[in-house]
Amino acid sequence: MRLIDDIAALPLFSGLSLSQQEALTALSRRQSFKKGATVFSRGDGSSGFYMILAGRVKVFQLSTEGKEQILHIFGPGESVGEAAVFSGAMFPAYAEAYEDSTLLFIPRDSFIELIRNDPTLSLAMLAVLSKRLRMVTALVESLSLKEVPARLASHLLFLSAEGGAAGRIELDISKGHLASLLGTIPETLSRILTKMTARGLIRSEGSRITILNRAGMDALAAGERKL
Amino acid sequence: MRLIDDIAALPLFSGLSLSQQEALTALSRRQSFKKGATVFSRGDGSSGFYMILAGRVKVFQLSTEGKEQILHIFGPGESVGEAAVFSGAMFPAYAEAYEDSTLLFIPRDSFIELIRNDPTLSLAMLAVLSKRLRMVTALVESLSLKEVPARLASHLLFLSAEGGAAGRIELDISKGHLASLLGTIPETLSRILTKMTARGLIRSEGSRITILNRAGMDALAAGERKL
DNA sequence: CGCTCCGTTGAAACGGTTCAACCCACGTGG
DNA sequence: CCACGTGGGTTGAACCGTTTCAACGGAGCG
Repeated sequence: MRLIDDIAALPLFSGLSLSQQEALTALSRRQSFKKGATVFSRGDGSSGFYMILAGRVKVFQLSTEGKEQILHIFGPGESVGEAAVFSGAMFPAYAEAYEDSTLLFIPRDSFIELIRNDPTLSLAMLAVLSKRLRMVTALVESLSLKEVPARLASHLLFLSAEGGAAGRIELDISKGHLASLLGTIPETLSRILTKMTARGLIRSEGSRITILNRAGMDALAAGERKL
Repeated sequence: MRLIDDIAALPLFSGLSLSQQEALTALSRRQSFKKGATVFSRGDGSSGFYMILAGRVKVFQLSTEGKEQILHIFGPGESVGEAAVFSGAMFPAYAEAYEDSTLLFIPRDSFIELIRNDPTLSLAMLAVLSKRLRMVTALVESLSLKEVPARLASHLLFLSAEGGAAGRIELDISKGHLASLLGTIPETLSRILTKMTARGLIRSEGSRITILNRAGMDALAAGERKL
């Protein structure tokens, strides 16, 4: 596939004029990452950001003892590392390929130039950052104000809401990573899943989870009931 | 003081042309809030955002049991609630006056119009959002990856770095609120402060805290040593 | 003076982590 | 084709940091 077609297919850039898309094509470049490969590390100087053309990218933080907190796993069409373009010059987190991925690298300077000339693009970028901010804010709320069962219940309800029919969920990440996303460890996640199963709230078979009692899960997520 | 002078004095708007500042003056309005008054609540529809002219504003989240997590306390020249302008229509947190304050309310539509015509303003706004994102990301890291002593040490070092000379810190918020900012409760904060004092790391007299052993505090903040 | 607000201290309880063992599915190489 | 190692997941028991609950002290104020 030609690069310009990839670019035109990205929601963030689809509003650009053809000539702008061509300019972007000339400046940006495709890059492939094998599963597990580092895209950037915390503290790295930023000279641009990435758009995901295919694959997924895990963005996370690391404690001194090596525990990792996943901030988000991004998929095709989403941007990674864009905040560092507009303030500071360092990435505040780590990013690595969650599976074999191809990304589009967009150099900072040319992108800023593009934004300067296109209000639509700048508004789109503002929307992206606002959404990110909202997401991370929700994570703070989750970590600080809810205990793990409530966080897990919220997350499962979220997955079920977007994920298809009748409380049927197919986890697309390992349970270990789900634990890290929820700010806990695999052991705790496992215990809570078995407890939820024992209470008849869910059925859990490997990476397939089914919500059996939505009202009960809602109550858990809201913190109105304990496990 | 005339409204337009207030506006011209705000960093975010100082780059605007005189005519733009005049347009903004015509559209925005000053609002006073008594200490403790609600600026907006979580879930409120957003029709614009606020700039702080004087005073301070506390932005926070609330758990179902009433525990509060402070996201940040903003001061003069800073914006509040700006993320909701560009995505979604709901405020994702609560905001209330931390002391008697006067704010400038800027309606969403006219601000977007302004941004559309001024690339400099849009880049400034992107920088603001990026900085916010960075801040909240750091909070996540703190909450999820460090225990309270490390968080407190980091915070004190931060205050000392920007706050003046020789490890002398003057807390400008109550210890109870500091606890909430750190994601903990007053009792825990108090215990840790006495422990730090006992270890000779700090001296604590009311709201005045002095760092006596910077290296030790660095080690604590980095998680290399325990209390 | 008595009230309230804030901070401090102690003892007990709790949620979550740590450490260790174990199971299973899977892929690899002898 | 089977033995082996590996990674993901589960389970149990001990441990630990933090919270909860309760009580108390001091400062500020009507």
